[in-house]
Amino acid sequence: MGQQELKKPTEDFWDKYQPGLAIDCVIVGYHERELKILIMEYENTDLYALPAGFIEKNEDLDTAASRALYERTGLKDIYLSQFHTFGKSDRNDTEAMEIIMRSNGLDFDKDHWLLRRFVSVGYVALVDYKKVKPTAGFLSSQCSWCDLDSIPPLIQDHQKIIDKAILYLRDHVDDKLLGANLLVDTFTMKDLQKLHETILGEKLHRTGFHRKMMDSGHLERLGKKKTGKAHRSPYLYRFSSDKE
Amino acid sequence: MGQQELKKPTEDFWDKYQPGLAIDCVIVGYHERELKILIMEYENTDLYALPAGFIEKNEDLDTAASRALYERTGLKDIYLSQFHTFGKSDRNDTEAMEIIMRSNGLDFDKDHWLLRRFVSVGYVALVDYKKVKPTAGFLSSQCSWCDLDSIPPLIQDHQKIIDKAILYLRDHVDDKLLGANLLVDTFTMKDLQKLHETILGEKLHRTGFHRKMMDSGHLERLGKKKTGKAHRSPYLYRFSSDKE
DNA sequence: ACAAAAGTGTTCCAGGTACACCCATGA
DNA sequence: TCATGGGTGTACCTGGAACACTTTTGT
Repeated sequence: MGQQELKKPTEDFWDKYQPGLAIDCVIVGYHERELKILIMEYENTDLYALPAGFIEKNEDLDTAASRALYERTGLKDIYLSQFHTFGKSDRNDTEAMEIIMRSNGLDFDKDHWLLRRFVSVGYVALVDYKKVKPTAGFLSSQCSWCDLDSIPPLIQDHQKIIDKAILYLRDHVDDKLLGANLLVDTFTMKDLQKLHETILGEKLHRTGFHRKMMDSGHLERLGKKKTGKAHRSPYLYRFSSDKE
Repeated sequence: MGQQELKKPTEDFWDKYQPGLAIDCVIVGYHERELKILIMEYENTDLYALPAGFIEKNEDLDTAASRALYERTGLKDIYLSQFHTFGKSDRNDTEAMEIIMRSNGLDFDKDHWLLRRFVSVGYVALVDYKKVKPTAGFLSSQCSWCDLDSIPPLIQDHQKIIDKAILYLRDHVDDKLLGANLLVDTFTMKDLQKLHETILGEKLHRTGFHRKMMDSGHLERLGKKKTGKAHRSPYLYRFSSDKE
């Protein structure tokens, strides 16, 4: 999306996309034992929303999601998974959208599809917090991380979309190497346990967790970590990428 | 949908719906130890497809799916679950659609949205085979049950949609009372076991299955069945509808 | 040496599998 | 009464939870 289009989309711009359909991305990162979600702020409006994307007329849905993710984070080839499609007829928020338009100097027909009902396909992405360069985009001034438990009020049903995404994550936390997308290259067993606890929202038993992770066969133990702490220093681990 | 519209939709008719978006229903029944899928045949074309539906402009996605199901089966309030949204850009089948149009005496602009790219939301429904009155609908001449393992070639990616629906079913077969939607009111333990084996595509151990079902607490045992067979007659069971 | 945290071994229990046995029924 | 299949009891296995114990490290 070029700068020109970003500032003042022409009619041509809108013709490039599937009308009435959008993608909403729940982009999850992990930092200091908190899950973080990438949230957009619209220019001069105090309105917040999930990163969204439109689908080009000849573009696969999954590709459109990857593209939206890339535009906000600069990342490619990471965990990205469709989890639900949101289609309540009253889920659009015409008022908010008009405010956003006005504050961007845009002036649409009242019946432009952007102001009407939307169906939105939800995707979850798991990303390495440190590798992300949050980048604002179309109509928005800000793109930044929010703690999962202190998300500002969002437009439309975006909070529900986040809730459903987190439930989806919980159901899939034991999937092969899911954690690999949220942690840096090497980590201690405690780091990994805290991540799982954060996603699941409950304490796990240390030794059982340890064994389960080791038994999964996806972890590789490296040399010991040198901490400055007054106790035994933990091993470092990384996810082994056996292609088996 | 009135008869008039059914035969010769006007422009008004198309304006009622969300363009570019559809619902595809995988309607699953169970009869004689086979899973059955409801398949539509288009008038005079030898083209087969899943029952589909459009979404009215002010209609919830879930409501549109219920409506599509009701129109094909006459059933309401049954298990119906969204499982995936299909959005490959090349998944439409313009050629087939044009044949269908022609054979119905319809003549659209080449760029009518019906001939272009579609995104389709997949729903699975589980229904009592015997209660269904398959009913043909818009553009179609036939609506009838097919054995899951002898489905004719379908248009678009409908076979993939079915495959994904069956995988979804397998993952959820242990959900509370799922089988209740596929079996008649009362059944033997063997009936239930065969159903599970059919969905899972594998043999289960008789005694373990028995215990697991009884332990689940959702089954209620009735009086014995009188069979004409030369051996012990089995109990009849039904799903108990404890609301807890 | 001591406290604190990491790693490992052992026990216990639940759920699932396998198998043996009993029961009911009509030929 | 026998063959057949339904129902139940029991032994076993596996994976997870709980707990004890050992190892390592800086104070």
